[in-house]
Amino acid sequence: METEDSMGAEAMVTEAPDDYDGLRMLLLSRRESMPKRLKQLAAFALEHPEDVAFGTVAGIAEHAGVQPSTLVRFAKSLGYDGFSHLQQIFRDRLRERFPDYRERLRGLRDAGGHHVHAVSLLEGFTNAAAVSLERMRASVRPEELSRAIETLAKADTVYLLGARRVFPVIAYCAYAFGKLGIRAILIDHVGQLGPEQLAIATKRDAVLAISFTPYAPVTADLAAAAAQRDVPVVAITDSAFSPLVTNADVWLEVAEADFGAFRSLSASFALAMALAVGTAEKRAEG
Amino acid sequence: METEDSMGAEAMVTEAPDDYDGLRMLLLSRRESMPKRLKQLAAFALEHPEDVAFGTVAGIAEHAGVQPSTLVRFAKSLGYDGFSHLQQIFRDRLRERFPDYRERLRGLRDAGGHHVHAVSLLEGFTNAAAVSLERMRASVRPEELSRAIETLAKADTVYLLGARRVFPVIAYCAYAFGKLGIRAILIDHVGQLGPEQLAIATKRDAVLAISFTPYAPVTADLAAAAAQRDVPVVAITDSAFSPLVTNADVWLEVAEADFGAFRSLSASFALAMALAVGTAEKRAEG
DNA sequence: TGTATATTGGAATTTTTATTCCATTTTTGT
DNA sequence: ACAAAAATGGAATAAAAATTCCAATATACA
Repeated sequence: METEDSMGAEAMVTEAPDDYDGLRMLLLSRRESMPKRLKQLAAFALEHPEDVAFGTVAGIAEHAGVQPSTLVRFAKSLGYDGFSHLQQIFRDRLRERFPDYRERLRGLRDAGGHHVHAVSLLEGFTNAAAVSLERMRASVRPEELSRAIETLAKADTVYLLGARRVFPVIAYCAYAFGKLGIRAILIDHVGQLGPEQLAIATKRDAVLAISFTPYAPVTADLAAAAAQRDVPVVAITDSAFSPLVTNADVWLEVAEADFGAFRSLSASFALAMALAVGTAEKRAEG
Repeated sequence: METEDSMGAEAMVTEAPDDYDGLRMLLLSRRESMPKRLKQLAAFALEHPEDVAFGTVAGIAEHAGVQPSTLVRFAKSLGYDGFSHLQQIFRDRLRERFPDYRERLRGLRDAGGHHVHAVSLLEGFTNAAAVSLERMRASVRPEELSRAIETLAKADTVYLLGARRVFPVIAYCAYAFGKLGIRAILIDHVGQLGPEQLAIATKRDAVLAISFTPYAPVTADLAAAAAQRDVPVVAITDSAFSPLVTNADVWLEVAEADFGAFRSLSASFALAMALAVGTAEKRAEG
């Protein structure tokens, strides 16, 4: 029989939590003292619990960028018999979780917590986002989407135009286009230099403009100026009455839902990302 | 090579649904015409889908009161390669609770449109967003959310910190806080002036920092510098191993789902908005 | 800087799990 | 009730997966 001494590095302590929360806690507390690969695995496990629940040792190892044996070591270092034992914890968690979120709220309220309000705000925004996504799903016209992608794919450089509320979306486009190797310029209008930033656009480029009510005048103005010079304009906006529509070669409608005074941006983001990736793929295929 | 004749009883039809709903339907429609043991299994599978998702052939067989081989036969009679293939359907269902978009896609494809690909990209991103939202719903800890709001509400000025991928979120925070009458400063790090922009923060202010893998070093560095000077730090990040966690007074975890190479930001946005509005309300009430 | 110790990668091995095959039983059609 | 076909049980086999082990590498410590 094995003595404690003989167990060496794989030795474990008395822990080995039998539920996910406990495991999570343990991982958190050990985080600092873990060696590189084990820490890497811990991070992976907490980020992708579902992959751990369903995957095989080999699959997970590849995904997480470690060796299969590391998974077993990881499990043992936490006090489990082996990987399979650890995996059980992740599976159990998935089994039991389908408590409706209404349930959650009610539970909180009953417990008399004063955190209810914070959570209900979050639920509100979450819900607005989900509604927006669902709406877009139903309303986007496939051929317009294709045309928008074609327009962007033909462009030499894409100029990104969006202000105020939708600036985040256009800023993200700058990130995504860059990642995808598509030349894109974010018109941030610093120092009111928007017109100058856009001045170099030619008809071989394209403008991607976003604007929702209340339409920021800069966006419409700059888009109009570009269109004037025959630069193709792709617009994302929230109604046919938007000032962008007049100057756009293709336009896509997105109606975001709101909660309180704030509108979601989820659908716009999803659409922007689809445009970006679609453009990259179209270019790749010729 | 096997001929159709030789396949005998194990022969299959052209079906083999690739999602749970389709499978369910198939099972229901076949119910009458199935032999005893297979019917028994069909009933068991619909009653205990989770057992089927997680169990082994031997385990499930025992549970359902049949032989292991019957499970394989069952799967094949439905058109799958074997039990493992069938089990995949049950696992997928548990992974993401939004398998319906596949359905939509299939519909489009059947209709023969050549805009399918564009739409499927959009569906992919939409789906990732919805999954992210749903996950956050299940994982956010109410008391942490409350604490984050309290911290921000006590602050004189909120400094907003976020780079690269998450810059859009923090940019939106700047917009929202401003609208709500909360003094907030966006650390945009123009000209590498981040440290100077943050230098004026005191312990009576607060930092709201966001960072996801791969963590942009600036964000962690600036947050650490602030924490050093006792400025309270509220962090939004994607794992307990984030460098932000060490320096944060309160941190909230958000695990965004991805599609292709891009991660959603929907959950982060919803959370940021809840923080902003929650902060404003907390201030209003006292 | 050199040595002891801990960590890691990867192939070899063992264990578990799915699948196949065939003899036996049950059902179906006449 | 009989023959033919289908279904079933269960052992044998094949495939896949987890685990172990050891050499190579990295890290910590003196």
